[in-house]
Amino acid sequence: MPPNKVKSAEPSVAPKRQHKADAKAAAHPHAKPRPLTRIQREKQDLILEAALEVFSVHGFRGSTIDQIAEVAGMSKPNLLYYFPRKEEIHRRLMSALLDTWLAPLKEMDAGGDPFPEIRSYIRRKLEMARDYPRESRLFANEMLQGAPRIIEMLEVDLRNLVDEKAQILLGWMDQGKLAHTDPYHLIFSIWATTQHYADFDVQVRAVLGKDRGGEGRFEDAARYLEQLFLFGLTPRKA
Amino acid sequence: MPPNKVKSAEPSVAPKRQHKADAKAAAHPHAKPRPLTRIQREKQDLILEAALEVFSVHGFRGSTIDQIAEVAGMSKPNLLYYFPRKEEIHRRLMSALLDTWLAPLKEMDAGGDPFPEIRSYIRRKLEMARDYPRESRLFANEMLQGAPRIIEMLEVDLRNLVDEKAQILLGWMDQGKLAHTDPYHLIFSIWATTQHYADFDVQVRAVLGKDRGGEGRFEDAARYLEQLFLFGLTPRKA
DNA sequence: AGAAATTTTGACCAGTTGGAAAAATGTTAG
DNA sequence: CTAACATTTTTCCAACTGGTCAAAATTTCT
Repeated sequence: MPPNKVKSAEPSVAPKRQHKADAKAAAHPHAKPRPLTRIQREKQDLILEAALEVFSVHGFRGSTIDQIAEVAGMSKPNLLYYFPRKEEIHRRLMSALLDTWLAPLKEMDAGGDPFPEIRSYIRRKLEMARDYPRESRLFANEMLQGAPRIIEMLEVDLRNLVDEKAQILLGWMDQGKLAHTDPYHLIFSIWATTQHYADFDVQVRAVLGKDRGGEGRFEDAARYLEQLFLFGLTPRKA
Repeated sequence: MPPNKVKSAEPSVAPKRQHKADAKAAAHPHAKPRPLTRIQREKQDLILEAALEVFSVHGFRGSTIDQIAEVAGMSKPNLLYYFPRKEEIHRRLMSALLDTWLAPLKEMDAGGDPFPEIRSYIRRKLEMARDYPRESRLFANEMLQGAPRIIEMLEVDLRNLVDEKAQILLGWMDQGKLAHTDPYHLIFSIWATTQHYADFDVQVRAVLGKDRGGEGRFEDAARYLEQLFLFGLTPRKA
């Protein structure tokens, strides 16, 4: 019984040929890897920008190197000269992304008071959804697929960060400065409500319509979220 | 200059051959389209189930007919006998989905009181995220791609429904039964916070860890969200 | 049972996709 | 200027993809 074609999602990873730069670097592991030329930096940035555009919409499997190359305005082999494999591009995007993405949470300061801190955290996240929607969607796409390429980072870096901030929130709660509730789900709810405006942008626009769906929607969202997180929906007597 | 290969994402839609069943139906437009046989219903359901599994993870472009066929346990040509094109499967999934998806909101009743209504709306949505996470992800995937296949439904059906419910919310606000705030963003925030537990499930699990990440997370979420939407995070004096 | 209809299979196809190889064309330090 | 290096283009390929088709196997109906 000959071994039938084995079905695998990704093509088998036969160690093929090395990229020139890689080969060079590998030859002298301790040699400083020759700083990138101006062109290299420019083109890599161009490619990453194009890849962000494509990956953020179609996900990893749904995106093709050709598409990315076209958006970047270069030929596919040329693109492959800078990033010898599709995965490489995606990895670069993701690791750059995670840093940016967690930065706002890192800023939450135990020394501050809970409401100003939470309020400006929400604001920063909402600004990111407004100003970097593609990054948000790239991240969302990875999540939907089960985060195969960043799962460890989530389980280590993200988890530690959230644990740390959850402690801060618990501290505030114990001081009676913040309602006593689940700090993890509190953080989830901030992520969810803010990223929604990037990831589900089409839906938000469709529902709000042309008139209310303009750029003002982010300010409306900010006002609403502030109310929600501060007081909830219970009416207060003026 | 001969016309170069024109680049198009989807293959050109030359009207090829019709599916047998379709052809038959087309021949007698008024004949009742012969109820599906038992096998047809079973196999179609099998395929749709498999397609949901695959599409919800990889999106439309990232999923292949082969994958779906394999999950459904049948050969690709056999699958294509029931659904002559990939798009057809996706369309069927999406239209079935939208109904289910909006059902909870439809139930929100102007005759009720705001808090019980909102509270049970949140609960229903959270149950859907728990019990139908694949459907939620399928929907999210479509959103991330700009909802190309359901944009009109969003702009008509969804929009009308939300408009209607926003009116109800406004009514409650005017009666002083609900804090005066933006009803559209209120609805968005319910969608966002509940669907988050399906769409970002990996992340939620990664952050909560093995111990706190079990099924109990949905009850914790429900409790937290109730607090959030009712009172926000301001501490109340017991 | 036997004819008719339905379902399944295997072989096949054209276009796409990720990637390799090598030749051709810049660019730059000496 | 020219050798060494960096960049780009052309050509090519094997695997994958959506889909077709005719024949074979099976089920249903009379």
